[in-house]
Amino acid sequence: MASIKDVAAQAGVSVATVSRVLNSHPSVSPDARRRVLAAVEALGYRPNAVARSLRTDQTRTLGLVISDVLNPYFTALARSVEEEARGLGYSVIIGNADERPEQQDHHVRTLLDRRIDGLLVSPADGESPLLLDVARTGTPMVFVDRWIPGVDIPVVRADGHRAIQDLVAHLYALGHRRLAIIAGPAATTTGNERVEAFREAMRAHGLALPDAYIGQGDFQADSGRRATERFLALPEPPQIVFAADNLMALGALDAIRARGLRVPEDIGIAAFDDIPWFVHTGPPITAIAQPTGDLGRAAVRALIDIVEGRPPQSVTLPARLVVRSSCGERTSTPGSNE
Amino acid sequence: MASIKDVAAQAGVSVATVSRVLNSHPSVSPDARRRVLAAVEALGYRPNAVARSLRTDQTRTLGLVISDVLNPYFTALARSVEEEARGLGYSVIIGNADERPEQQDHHVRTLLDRRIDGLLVSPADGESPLLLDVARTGTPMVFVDRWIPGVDIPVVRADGHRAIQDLVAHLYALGHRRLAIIAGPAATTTGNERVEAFREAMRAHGLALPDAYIGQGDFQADSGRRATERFLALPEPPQIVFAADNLMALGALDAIRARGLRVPEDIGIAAFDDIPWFVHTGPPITAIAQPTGDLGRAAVRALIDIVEGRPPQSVTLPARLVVRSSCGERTSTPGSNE
DNA sequence: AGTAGCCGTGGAATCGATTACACGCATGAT
DNA sequence: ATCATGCGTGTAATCGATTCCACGGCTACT
Repeated sequence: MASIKDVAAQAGVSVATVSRVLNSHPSVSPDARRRVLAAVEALGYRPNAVARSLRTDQTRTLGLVISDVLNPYFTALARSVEEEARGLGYSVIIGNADERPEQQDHHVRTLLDRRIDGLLVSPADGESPLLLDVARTGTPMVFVDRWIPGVDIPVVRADGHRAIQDLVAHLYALGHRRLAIIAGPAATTTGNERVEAFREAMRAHGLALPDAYIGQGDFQADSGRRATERFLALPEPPQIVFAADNLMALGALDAIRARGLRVPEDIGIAAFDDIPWFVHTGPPITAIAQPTGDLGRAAVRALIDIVEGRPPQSVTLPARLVVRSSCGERTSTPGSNE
Repeated sequence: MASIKDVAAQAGVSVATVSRVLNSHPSVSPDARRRVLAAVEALGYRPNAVARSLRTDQTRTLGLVISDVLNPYFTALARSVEEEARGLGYSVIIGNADERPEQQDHHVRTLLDRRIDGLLVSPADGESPLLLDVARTGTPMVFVDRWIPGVDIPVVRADGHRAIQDLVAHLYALGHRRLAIIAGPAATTTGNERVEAFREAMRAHGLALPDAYIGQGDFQADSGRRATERFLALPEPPQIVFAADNLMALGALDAIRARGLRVPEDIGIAAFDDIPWFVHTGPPITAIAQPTGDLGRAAVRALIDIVEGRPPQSVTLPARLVVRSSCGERTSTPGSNE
């Protein structure tokens, strides 16, 4: 592969001049520029990003560590992150933590070894001294979706309070009183927050949230299945199961079907996170949609603000309720999307 | 951030010795090794991968360019690729082409600029002189899922012939005779191949595949919707719509619902590519499952074989039919998964 | 005419690693 | 005692870029 020396030789100039042409430095004669460009073309020369990064101490690369690539919510997020970053001249390396702290740490370490310019993290459940350390050392960093409390790092996330209030009001209006929730891991901020908002919204309607109606999940389908089985085994099972993420909702659906029950006639389902497939499930699932695209874009902009020395900003965007037919809604066109 | 010089100073040795310790070179005294390790620990030193790559001319990074991250088939593939690569000590940078050749080329170029050790590509529809060029220059490269005919590059893919035969036999046994297919882009190998296998399997049962029963799709949901609308408008619509990928099947489902028709009573659906959500759709969709995990692993191994100078091997793995209930099957437990 | 200043250019240092080569010292064979 | 061998170590070249500094030549001003 041709290097800058080859180009210099071919163009009959020094490497310094080649570099200047490539970085559009003003003081290069038109003639030299022409010869360099011709040589670049002739040799099919492409600058070595590795060498450039070593010298300039910047890679124009962002790291994104997410908790589960197979979760459509995170793929959508990853996609918008990459898109925005590309638009701003950055590349993105994605690390999949699979909800495992050690794997998360592995990716963080690898990304740091590669000297990425900034890190976008949606921290997995569990302690991570490493992450705290990285934050302290001043590596540009932004939390997306989930965050670690007590650390001074900008957070870009969706606020579900209002949407959860809307959901509870919607369920209440449909006549449902016994509402259960499948929570996320206690250690994740999103996990706790959603339960609290749910509890509060129920209280506003004079409803209690008994412990038996709080299932412990881990954001994976299987945990949703197990929690739901436990609900169904109760002497008085809930009328609605609200899952704190999309995968657990699918698990809940499985558990209900396995029992031979029907949704929504026997029991209703709602979910946090809306995904395209919820339109096609039987029945289409009522869900709370996060503005994934905006979230990803805002996160990238906040991170690049830090990288380029501007003051960063935490961003909170509202989520919104999308009513379908999994909670006993009477709709004329079931499964209609917006 | 501490560099190898700082470690050397702290340990009272030269950088060469530090490097030897870090690369477990044999001739280092136990004493020096101990001091270096202590210094590394004390400084929290991590080798700069950028500098190392510049010197050794290898990044221990693989590039993966896929056509659509939002497609669960490709996310599953990406996940297994990353997993296998990580196990072998490589990182993976994923580029999402979004089925757009120019975006694919952008990623290929960026990855090459970063001097990745090898490239895994599932080429998007359309010409890409760049890709051909890269192949010629000897960059280690392997095609996954799709490939470009006439180029001497190993291909790792699933063979759907047998599964498609099974599918057609299954449909025939259920009494269906008018079978339609929504094809992928003509320029993709997977697109053509699936249509041809389908046509052949039908012929084996004495059935014809009229042109009106071949819809042109682009592997996106919307095209599946449009193709299906056209089928439904036919004087004699098909009894089954077979989509050449999962997204188009979802589009087909939409179109059928929008017409107020029921699946499978009025018209049946089958799909190439099985995804977890097909269990939860209404009704669960009969599909052809690819061994995604094996595909990803085999692709990584083939690529690393090239990278490390071993003779690579093309791999073809069989896909298999997963019967559910979207084609009028009478099942006792609809939606059961395996 | 002499000099100050600017412009285009090249030489060389630098980033942080790896590694070929040389050197000093101890050991063992002769 | 002498010399070959080998081990542990350090010096310095190298990878491919960027960029500071200096230099030569030209213009323009006094």
